[in-house]
Amino acid sequence: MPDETPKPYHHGDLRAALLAAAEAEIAERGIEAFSLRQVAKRAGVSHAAPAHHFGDANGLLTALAADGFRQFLAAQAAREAVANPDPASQLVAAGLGYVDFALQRPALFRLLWGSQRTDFASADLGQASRAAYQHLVDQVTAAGGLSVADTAAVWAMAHGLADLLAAGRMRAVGAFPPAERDAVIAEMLRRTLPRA
Amino acid sequence: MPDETPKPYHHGDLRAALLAAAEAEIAERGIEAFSLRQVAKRAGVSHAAPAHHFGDANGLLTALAADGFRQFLAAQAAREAVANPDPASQLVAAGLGYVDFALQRPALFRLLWGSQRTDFASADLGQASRAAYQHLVDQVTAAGGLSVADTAAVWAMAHGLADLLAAGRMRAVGAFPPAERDAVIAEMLRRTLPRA
DNA sequence: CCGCATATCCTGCCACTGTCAAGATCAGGA
DNA sequence: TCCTGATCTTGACAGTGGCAGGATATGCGG
Repeated sequence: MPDETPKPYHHGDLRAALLAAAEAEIAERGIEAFSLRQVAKRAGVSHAAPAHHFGDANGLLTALAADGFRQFLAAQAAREAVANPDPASQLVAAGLGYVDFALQRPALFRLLWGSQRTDFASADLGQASRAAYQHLVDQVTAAGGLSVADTAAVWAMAHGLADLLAAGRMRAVGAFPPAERDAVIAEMLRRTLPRA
Repeated sequence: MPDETPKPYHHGDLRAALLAAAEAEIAERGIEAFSLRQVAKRAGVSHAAPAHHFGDANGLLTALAADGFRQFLAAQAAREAVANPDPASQLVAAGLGYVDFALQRPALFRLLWGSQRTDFASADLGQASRAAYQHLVDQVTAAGGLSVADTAAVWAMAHGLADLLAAGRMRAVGAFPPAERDAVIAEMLRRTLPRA
């Protein structure tokens, strides 16, 4: 057995490995216990290796958040793809995707919406987060006849549900089996829209 | 001038002073940059002094969160006191108080709802947080004829608005002058209730 | 194939942090 | 008065983020 290159000096794709390690870390230990050295250890690399790719710890979290926003949008798109094409159904579907993401990756969701260590002035994260917001605006525009308050209402309802469920603080709804939960949430989202 | 006791060995009410210093710290620097030593320094006390009153750093944050939940309830009560006595108006008033608190003390709000460093198994915080939840249940009960989903809907709407506004991510609503903002938010809250 | 500029990663160091142990100081009662 | 307990300080330790400087690999021009 010719010692299968136990530790190559160059990792290959350390950047991606560090992002994956960072997400695993915040999922296991929480964002507030996030440690750059722990991430490096998990990726099997020295404690200063992340600096080259991300600058500092906040840089890593910012990059992770940018990826997170893209996956956040993908979760909404996945729901929209299987929903009725009418604007109201699409808006509700986006809300369900919003909640899906929060339930499936709560730590990442908290990083996106609840952390102060991400730099939204960064080009990458700024663009990714603006794209997420723009998607909401586009949907509301497509729906037609919706005011600023209407937009805010759907958003707030989806966000409130997502945040409370991700934190495990709304067990009355979180305890429902997925199918029923979807129905309940969809009903709440529809309620925020102006009465037809 | 007889040197007005520059540094008495015993502080007098160090516990309260540390809580105030801690809130000031998280307001200025954010929860994720919270430092026990910095809090001690701000209170003019040695770095190990907080340990005696709170055990560890999370203990301090837990105590701060317990106080926070009581003030959170007080903010809702303040709105209810000046609102119409009918159950629906009282529920909307509580929602407005929910948002008030988030806007006036965003850092504390984030500690209550977005931090993982608070110990809800603690007697103090457990009781305080349960009282806040119980208040919601009581109001919904008083309103009568409301389902689990109805309860969740008002809560989620209030929470979503509060969280997004506290984080400064919903400028379209946050930019309104207070009076108009209240009207817009009240309308959104009312919309979550079953149509009369 | 060689040489070298550059990207990538490591080691060593510093200031800072949370926590613990041990000591100093104070308050109040026997 | 003494002394017991509560309160606060000092000093130490491991762990952390960030920086400086060094080591190693990669790819390109010759």
